[in-house]
Amino acid sequence: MADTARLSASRASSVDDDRPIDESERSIPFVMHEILNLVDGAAKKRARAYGLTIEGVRVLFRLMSRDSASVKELARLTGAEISTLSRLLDRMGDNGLIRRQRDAEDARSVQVSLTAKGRKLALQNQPVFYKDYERILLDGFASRDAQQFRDALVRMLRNLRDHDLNRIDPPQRAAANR
Amino acid sequence: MADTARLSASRASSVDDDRPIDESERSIPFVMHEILNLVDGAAKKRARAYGLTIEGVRVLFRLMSRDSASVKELARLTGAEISTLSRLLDRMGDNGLIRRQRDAEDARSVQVSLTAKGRKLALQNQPVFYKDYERILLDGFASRDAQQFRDALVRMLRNLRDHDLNRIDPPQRAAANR
DNA sequence: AATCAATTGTTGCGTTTGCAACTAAATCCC
DNA sequence: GGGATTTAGTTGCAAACGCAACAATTGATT
Repeated sequence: MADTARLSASRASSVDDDRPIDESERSIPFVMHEILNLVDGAAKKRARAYGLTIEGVRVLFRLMSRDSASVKELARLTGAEISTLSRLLDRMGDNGLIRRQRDAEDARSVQVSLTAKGRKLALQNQPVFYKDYERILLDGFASRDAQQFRDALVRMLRNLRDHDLNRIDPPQRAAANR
Repeated sequence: MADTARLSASRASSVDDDRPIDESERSIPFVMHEILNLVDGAAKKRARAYGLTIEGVRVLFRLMSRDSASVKELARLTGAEISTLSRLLDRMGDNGLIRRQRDAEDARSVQVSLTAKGRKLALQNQPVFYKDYERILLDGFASRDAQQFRDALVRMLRNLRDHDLNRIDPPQRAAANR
């Protein structure tokens, strides 16, 4: 486990290794993925102890501040597919964590809400998911820097929603494709 | 589609839009997940056009700057399970993108490297994954802010590696209930 | 050198996911 | 009103994933 030797140098401002910087180590999505992977890895274990997947946890927390949301809204909020959610909600329903109810005004839609049990579970775990993990992430950050970072994240989210990535992605503009 | 207006979109029915910010919308891992989901959603489509999963793309890029890496190193770099990688590498090998070779010095280890075809594919897609996506993410950022953001990300990664999240996760320090 | 422990990778198996086909309800439009 | 179109959600099916069991190799202890 010579793992510690990897990202060796550690200075606050510019991060440099002895080896030429690998672009994939600097790319924002790649690094984010790496971070999230570590956090989610831990989160999954915790979720599993309650018979949930990590997506289940996301649903739980999203619902906590919302009373109810349609499956579609949950899909947008959590990033999961609707079909994935449909079955996830089955399981969560079986576990008595959520409740589904067809929307009276639009019978296509299904409103999802937390049961008392679900709410309790969410509250119980909130500190770990929100405080403990963040405390570690932000270790050594000035509170001003932390704030800036949060703002930057939110701005990125807005940027993504405005720009529609798919415009540059699936299309055939790939000159080199052949 | 036209989901541009933040989270406060004029949705009909039961979602309170001007309610105080929901903690899960401010939590760093949650927001990161949302960002990554949008980026990866687009990336997946592109990857699929080449018969790859998004994890395959990550492997591709990680290998590009490295000549070779063991399966275990790739697991750490990409965040995937070793068993997942093992089969992913099977497929990528079938597609002629990578090559596997048992390490001479340690016969337990397998060194993975790109073939010419794999390298070409990586180079071809690099601009989209590194430049195009980042350009959108960083739209409106001063270059100094972008730099700070990158540094913050890398520092978080270091924090995670130092702190070992699992210490607070699977244990039984939870309050009541079980 | 012989046994025990630890590490690396592969495989088996059950779960979860994503895409596509489908149903049901609302909306459009003539 | 009545048919075509769109939208929300569910389900079938195959791909992908995670965990656990396993084999192979190395290292440690004696």
